Amino acid sequence: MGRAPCCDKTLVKKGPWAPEEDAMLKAYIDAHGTGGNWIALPQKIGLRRCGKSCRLRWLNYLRPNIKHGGFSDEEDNVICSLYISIGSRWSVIAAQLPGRTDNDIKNYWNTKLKKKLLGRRKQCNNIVSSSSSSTMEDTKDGMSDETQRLSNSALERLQLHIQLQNRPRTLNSVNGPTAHWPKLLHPAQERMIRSLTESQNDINTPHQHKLDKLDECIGSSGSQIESMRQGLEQLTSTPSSLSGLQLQAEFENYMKSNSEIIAGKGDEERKELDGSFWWSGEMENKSSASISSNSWDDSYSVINSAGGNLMMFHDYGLGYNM
DNA sequence: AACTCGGGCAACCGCACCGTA
DNA sequence: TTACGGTGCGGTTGCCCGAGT
Repeated sequence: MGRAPCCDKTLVKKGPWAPEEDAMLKAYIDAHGTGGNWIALPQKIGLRRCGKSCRLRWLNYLRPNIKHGGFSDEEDNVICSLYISIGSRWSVIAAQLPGRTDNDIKNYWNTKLKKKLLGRRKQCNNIVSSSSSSTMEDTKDGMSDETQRLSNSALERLQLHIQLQNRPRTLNSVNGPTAHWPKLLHPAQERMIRSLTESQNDINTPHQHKLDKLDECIGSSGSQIESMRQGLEQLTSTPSSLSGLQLQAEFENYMKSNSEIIAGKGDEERKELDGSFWWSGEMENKSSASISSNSWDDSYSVINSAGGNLMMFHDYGLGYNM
């Protein structure tokens, strides 16, 4: 049994908002606030709109201090870094960019930033996506759509990360190509770059050997994630009899099956791992608890923050010059 | 000038989560 | 404990507009 709709869809207006509707909504909220009940709000105002629609309109367009378009390079950096770290959690990303909405960032990412960053990576992507004919087979083999979706997301993030690490530094970087990195990158990231460079020379590694190598990596040290990334890069960057999606799935499985290894590490080492590539649960809790998409308090923004976990994240996560 | 196409963006949809009775 | 309503969120859709032909 599905839940009851929040409003009568036949009675509410849909589509673009008229200036009069905007004015009515803004005037009411300015005077009375939302009253903590969006569903009842349109009735109070006399708007023929769904409460959810009112909320969206307010949050994404009418509320004060909203910025539209014109993303700065610094904002690009934040979006990119956070996307790599946490994926498409736009509300969390938006919370780090005062004045920006999750919808705005999502649209910006999907229409511009992703193309800008991954455009040059097309060739590599094709290795993965060229197996589109095998997509159905993958599904039939038991790999769920959800797994595929997650894999694509994870792979995209890894590709993005790898590409950005290999990107030349900005032109005004006078101290050499890695001048910024010691401050901005986690040592594990540096090691990964080196290992990737080496692994890319090894184009003839048989697939099983690559998996074996991945196994070795995972069991060997506290740099499991780094090693798994290395393994993934090997898997996806070299010819193989397996489809790209299968490779991604294998990587995801590795990630899942070894999450316990990571979870079992001591706090210090786990922090090291979390701080390098993956969103620290501690930080996420703090961030989520203190920031919501309808809060534009910038006191916790990455750009403006100093100290604590956010700085740890800043140190290790925001290492890209766009 | 007319048409097509693609990009950008606002808005909608449906699901998950959370608080409360 | 459970059902229900409100809210938040991410994915998707569809419209608008400008560029290209």
